[in-house]
Amino acid sequence: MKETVPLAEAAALLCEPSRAKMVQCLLDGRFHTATELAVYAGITPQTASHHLYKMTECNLVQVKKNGRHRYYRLSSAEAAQMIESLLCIAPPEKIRSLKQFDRYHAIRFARTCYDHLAGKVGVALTEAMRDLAILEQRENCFYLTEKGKLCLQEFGIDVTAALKKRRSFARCCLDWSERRYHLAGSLGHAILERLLTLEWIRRLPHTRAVQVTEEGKRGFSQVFGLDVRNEPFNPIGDTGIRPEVNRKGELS
Amino acid sequence: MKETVPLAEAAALLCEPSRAKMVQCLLDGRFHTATELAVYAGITPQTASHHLYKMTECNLVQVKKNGRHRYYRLSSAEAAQMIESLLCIAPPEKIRSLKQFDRYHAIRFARTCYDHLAGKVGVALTEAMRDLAILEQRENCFYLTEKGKLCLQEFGIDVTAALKKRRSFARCCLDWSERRYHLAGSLGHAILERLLTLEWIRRLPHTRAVQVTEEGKRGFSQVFGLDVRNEPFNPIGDTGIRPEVNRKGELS
DNA sequence: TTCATATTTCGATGATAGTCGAAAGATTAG
DNA sequence: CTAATCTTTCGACTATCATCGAAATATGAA
Repeated sequence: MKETVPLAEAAALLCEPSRAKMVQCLLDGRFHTATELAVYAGITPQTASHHLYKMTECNLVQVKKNGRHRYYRLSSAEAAQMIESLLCIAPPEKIRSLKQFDRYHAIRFARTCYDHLAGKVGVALTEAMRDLAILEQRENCFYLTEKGKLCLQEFGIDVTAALKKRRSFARCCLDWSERRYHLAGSLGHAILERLLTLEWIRRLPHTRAVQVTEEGKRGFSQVFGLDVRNEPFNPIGDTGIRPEVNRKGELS
Repeated sequence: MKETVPLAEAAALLCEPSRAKMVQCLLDGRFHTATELAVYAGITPQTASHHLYKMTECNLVQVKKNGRHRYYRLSSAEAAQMIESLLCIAPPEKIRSLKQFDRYHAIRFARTCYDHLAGKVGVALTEAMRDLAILEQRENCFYLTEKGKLCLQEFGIDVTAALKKRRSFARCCLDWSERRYHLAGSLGHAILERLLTLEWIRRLPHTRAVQVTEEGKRGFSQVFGLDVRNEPFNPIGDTGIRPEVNRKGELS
C-alpha cells in the first residue's frame, strides 16, 4: 500500500491548470454546471467531469443535482480562503495578449471574492468605510461602529440579520491583487448583495470581475466619497507587464 | 508558448509528496540543510536539491549559504499561513503503523506552527489566557488586555518589543488539528520563546512536535490553571483511526 | 415513444515530471 | 596540498495522470 501525504493530496487538487481554472471560476461562491466549468477551463466535458469527481471526493466542492444538470460550488468559506491564500503566493500572471491584458485589469479592478467584493474597488470601499468611521480596523479584523451600524442600515443593509449568521461577521480578507485587506464575512456579503440590488455594480458573464455602473460611480462618490475610476492605462500604475527575470533567490 | 495558470503553479509546489514532506518539516520556521530535508522526505540529496531549487525560484523558501551547507527555510509567514490553510482542507492521515500512530498523536498534542505553539497544548494555552482575561478574542483576532500585559511581563515576556515588530501582534491562527484558534503573531512567537527558555517545552529532533517537560506541566498548572496531559489512548478521544468510507458527496 | 441535451464511464495515448546514478563543483578540515 | 563532506548538474528511465474518443446513462422536451 502506498504512503499518502495529506498536504500533497490537498494541493494536488489545485496543481493542475484545468482544475485551477475551474476553481477560480468557482471562487465567486455560486453554483456552476459541469459543462460551464469545462468551457471555462477549455477542456472537454468528460475531462471536466473527471476533475470535478476528484474535487468533490476530497470535499473541496459540493454538487447538487437538479434535473439533468449538476451544479457545483465550493464546499466552504474555508476552501475559498485557502485558495485565496494560495493566490497571494502565486506568481504574477504573464500577459501575452490584449484580451488577457483587459481581463488582468478587470479582475484587479473589481471582482467578487467568494461572496463579497474585492479588488481595487473592494479595498477602496473598505478603506473609505474605515475613514468614515463606519468600520474600525484593529489587528486583523474589522469592527462595525455604532455610527457605522446606523449608516449601513440607512444604506439598506440588514445588519442584525448579518450578525445572526453563524459565521464571521466582519472578517479581514487579504486581497491578493491589492495586497491589502478588504472586508469579508457576513457583513461583506450583505454589502455586496446590496450593491448588486442597487445596481451600483453588475455581475459579468463568465468572469468574477464585476462592472461598476455609472450610477454606481455616482453613488460611491456621494455616499462614500469614493472616486471610482478604472484606468488600466495609467502609465504610473502597475500595467501587469513584468520583465523576464531569473532570480536565484539567495540571501545574504 | 504555453499558457500558465499562477494558482496551479503555486499549488504545484506542494502537490508532490516529497516536497510536501519537506515543507512540513520547514513549517517549524527554522533553517534546515538540504540533506536534512532529503532524509526527512526519504529521497536522495540530488532529488531534494531539485525540489528546493523549484521552491526557492517560486519564492516559497529562502536559502542562505553558510560554508558548504545551504540552509533553507520558509520565506514568509504568509507562506506558512497558506500551508496551514491547506492542511485544514487536507484529508486526515491514514494510520498504518505504531510509529505513525505515535507521531500522529505527538504532532497533535503539541507542536510549533511556524514560530508559535500549536496543537492541543497551543489551543489550550490560548483559551486559558482568554479565560484568565489575559487575551480577549473578538471576531478573528486576539487583544492583549492591560491585565494581560502585566501578567505576561511578569511571566518574563517583553511585550513592548513584540508590539514593535513589523508584523501582526496577536493574530488568530486556525489550528488544523484542533479546528479551533490558537495565538499567533509576534506575541505568540514571544510566548513560544519564553516557554523554551523556561524549559517548559523542549524541541524534539526531526519533528515539529514538542515535548512538555515535567516542569512545564507544573508550570502550566500553577500559572495558567492548565492540566496538560498527553493521553493518546483515551478511548473517548479521537484515536485518528478512520473507517474506510466512500463518499459520493452529493447534496440534497 | 423518440429525440436532444447533460453528464459520466471506459479505455487508450501521450506528455509531464519525479527519481536516481554518475560526476562535477564548492568548501572545510587536517 | 589532499581528503572528506555537502550540494548541484546532467542524463536517462519510468510512472503517473490529464486528455480525448466512443459509448453509456440520465433527464427533459416534443
